[in-house]
Amino acid sequence: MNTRTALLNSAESAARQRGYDGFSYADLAQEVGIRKASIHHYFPKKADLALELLERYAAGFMDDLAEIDTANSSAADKLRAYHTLYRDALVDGTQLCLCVAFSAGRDSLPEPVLRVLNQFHADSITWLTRVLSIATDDGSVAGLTDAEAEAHATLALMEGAQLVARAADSAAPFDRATAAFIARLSAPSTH
Amino acid sequence: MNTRTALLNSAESAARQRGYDGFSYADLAQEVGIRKASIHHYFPKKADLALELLERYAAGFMDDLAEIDTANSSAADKLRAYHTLYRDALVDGTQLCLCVAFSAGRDSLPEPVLRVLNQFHADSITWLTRVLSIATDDGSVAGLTDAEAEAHATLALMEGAQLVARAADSAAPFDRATAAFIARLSAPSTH
DNA sequence: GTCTATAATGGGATAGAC
DNA sequence: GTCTATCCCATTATAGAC
Repeated sequence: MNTRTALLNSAESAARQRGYDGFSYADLAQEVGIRKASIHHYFPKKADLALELLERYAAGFMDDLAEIDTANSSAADKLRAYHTLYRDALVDGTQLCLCVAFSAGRDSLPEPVLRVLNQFHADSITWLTRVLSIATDDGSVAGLTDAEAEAHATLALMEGAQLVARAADSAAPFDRATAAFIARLSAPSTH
Repeated sequence: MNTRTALLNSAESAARQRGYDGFSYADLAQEVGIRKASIHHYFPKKADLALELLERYAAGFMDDLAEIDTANSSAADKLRAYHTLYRDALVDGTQLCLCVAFSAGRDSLPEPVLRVLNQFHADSITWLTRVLSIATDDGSVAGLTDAEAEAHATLALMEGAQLVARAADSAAPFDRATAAFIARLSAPSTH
């Protein structure tokens, strides 16, 4: 793997564990095995690193959503897969979605990073609203009336469930917090 | 106001804006109008300050919950008041609940602070489960079947809604994310 | 209880050799 | 592309005078 990618990978896991303020070039240098001055060759400022990090993360997430769309035909299946995305990102309560990790410390974020963060939220709402609109029509989510309101609620639920789990350093609170949401989804399609 | 309280107040608003890693003794010194060395007279280590800060916050929050219980008779009214607590804590998207602000950067927190944080979550779940159990019986929350599962979901929803709002530096996302929850509550009692 | 002074550490960042 | 060496600054924390 090239050094640039290794640095981004190391920065991602550090940022998802400890936030933007919580990791340093010294941490990355140790993990990747170069001196911290060398990192500036790839990312002159920490702001450059943070921007590329979040852009890569958001793009990967949107790719995942597109793949969920093609791999699942029913709205309920898509929403289950969306839930799994957040569940897996938690690992064992040791890591957050990068956007959750960055949101809390928003005041330290460079302005371009903040823009990508809010775009991520906007894109998530667009995707959720579309899927939940389908669910409103086909009845595959129990008690669903307002797709857009539920889209905002679902995003907040996933992010909040991750946060509570992170505080406990365990995935269990995430599962408890999202159980009622999963229970509303109609049975998985079997073909 | 005594200096100790002024320091706690200043630290609280700073921590709720920028997290545990995001505020320093220098910030507090400037706001309170003493030198930063003098802060160590009240709080020898930053860990001491953080612990007292969160203990005070959690105690105040539990007092608020007790007051909500006495001031509201119906479960729906109590849940509306609970929602208002989180809504007001947001200010205009500039401040988080202290527990939300601390959760993201949990790795920097001293261990005693972490214990208070998890106790806060446990106490919140206890309160929500009790209120939602009443609602299960009197039917004042639409589509409610499992009180404990909904308690965990409600806590995650409030915390996540705050986080999304904080990212946007605006209260609007909080209102959008919680609208569906509020819509499930039966009409306010009028006496 | 508050101050000045200072230590000790770690952060982001740069210059210039190789 | 990576290194050593260095700078400047902010941070938490302590010692000791007033």
